Amino acid sequence: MSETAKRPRTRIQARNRQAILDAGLDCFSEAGFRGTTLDRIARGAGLSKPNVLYYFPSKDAIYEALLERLLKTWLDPLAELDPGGDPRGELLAYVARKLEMSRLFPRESRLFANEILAGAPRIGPILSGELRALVDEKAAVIRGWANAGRIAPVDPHHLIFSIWALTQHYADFDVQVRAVLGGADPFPAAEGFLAAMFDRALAPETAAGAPGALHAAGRPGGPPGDAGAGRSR
Amino acid sequence: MSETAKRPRTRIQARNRQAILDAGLDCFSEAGFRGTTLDRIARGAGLSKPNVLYYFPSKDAIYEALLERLLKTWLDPLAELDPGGDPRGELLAYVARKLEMSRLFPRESRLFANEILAGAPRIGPILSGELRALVDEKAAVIRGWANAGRIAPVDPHHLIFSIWALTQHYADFDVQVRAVLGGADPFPAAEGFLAAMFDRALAPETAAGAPGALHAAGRPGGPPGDAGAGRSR
DNA sequence: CGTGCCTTTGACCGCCCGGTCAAATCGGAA
DNA sequence: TTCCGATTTGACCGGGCGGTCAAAGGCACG
Repeated sequence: MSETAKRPRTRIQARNRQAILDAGLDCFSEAGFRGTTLDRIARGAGLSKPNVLYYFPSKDAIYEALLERLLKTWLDPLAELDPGGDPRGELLAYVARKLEMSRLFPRESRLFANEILAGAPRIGPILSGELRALVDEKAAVIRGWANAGRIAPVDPHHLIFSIWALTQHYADFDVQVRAVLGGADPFPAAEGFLAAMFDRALAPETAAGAPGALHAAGRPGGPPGDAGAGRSR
Repeated sequence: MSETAKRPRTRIQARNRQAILDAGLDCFSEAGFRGTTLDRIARGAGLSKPNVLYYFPSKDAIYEALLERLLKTWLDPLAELDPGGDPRGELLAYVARKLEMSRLFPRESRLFANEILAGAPRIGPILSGELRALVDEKAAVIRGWANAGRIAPVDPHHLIFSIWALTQHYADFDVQVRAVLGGADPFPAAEGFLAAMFDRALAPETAAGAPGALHAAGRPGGPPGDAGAGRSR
């Protein structure tokens, strides 16, 4: 298979394909698949509609190319959760990674949200396949940590859901968050808030006699911006 | 103002207007405004397209009727937060109310999510007006609780965001949640998880000299801010 | 048995949708 | 300069879009 049809052969192909995907991401993430038109994508990419169809065979193809590219990077942060690491440090680092993704790739997050809201017509099988397997695997790790008393005894699946919900909220509901905050950038404060929130939620039950080494004490090489509890904007 | 043009004069009007709003909620919450067609709403309501336009002047009118009706009930749970009540009890009850809304009105939640994802073209002013005012008011209450040491010193705005994010997630991402859980109903477990999560996150800092007596101290016997706040199911 | 109003609908309008196609244009290697 | 493939586009297609309209049905009153 020597560089078959797919990958860009020329500079101009690379540039235009990228422009189309970029404009498509803008549109799909805002209006969903059905609410997006080829004309809008074409205008956003600075191309004519037939020219867009020259690079992608259909609107579906653009959408699926975006989804495929998205899924690869979307599962990575969870996959990086290290069963051998420090439990709270690993989980807080995962929170930090996910929040960073919301900050850097809000359109991707909204694209994903739109797909789910629409009933996941295209990625449904992946959710109950790859994603479920990955989550179950990591949930087992977390349950092990909880059973060993290294973190609080929380439901691992719902803990993961809570991390997704809290971090993606800052991307998906960005407009609302900024409206309520009066336009301020929510991310700096969010980082501290989430670190403090999960740090408290995960602090292990200190059974009788356990040391007073409570959550706020110096943690190992934790994620950036830890212990920034209670920050206000 | 004696029953002017708006409200249903006849039984048949009440029934059909309701059927249209119901079908519209189905469509808009799934595909957003742009992705929804009048034909689909009409089919869902069991009416012909012109008949739908007999009850509502336009597609916009249906959408805005739904948004208006939604906003009334959407802000209520937060407005009910009682500054005079027990801090943790009040906040946990708010969490429970919001989760209950996700369980009972998932379509409304998804409609709202779609509107925000699209950039809040219609409710933007309300977000930075009424909603912001309400949130600021309640944030001040929460800040007062924190300053008085009655709850942990958390950023009040982000605390409210976290409640929205965590509760609405179970409605907006229902498909994903159920796919990962293998189809099980997530709400029973979510209720307990969120109660525990916020109970821990809000537990006040124990004063300096009591390292061992941290937040989770009296848990087994039932803490003052009881976990089952609000609803049993 | 009208009669008048509420309700319903088939036909239609102009426009935009996703997509096709043949022809025109471009641009680099020989 | 010539040439050939890569690129671009105007014109077009069938169908679906939001919305209109006149006319037809239904239905509770006198």
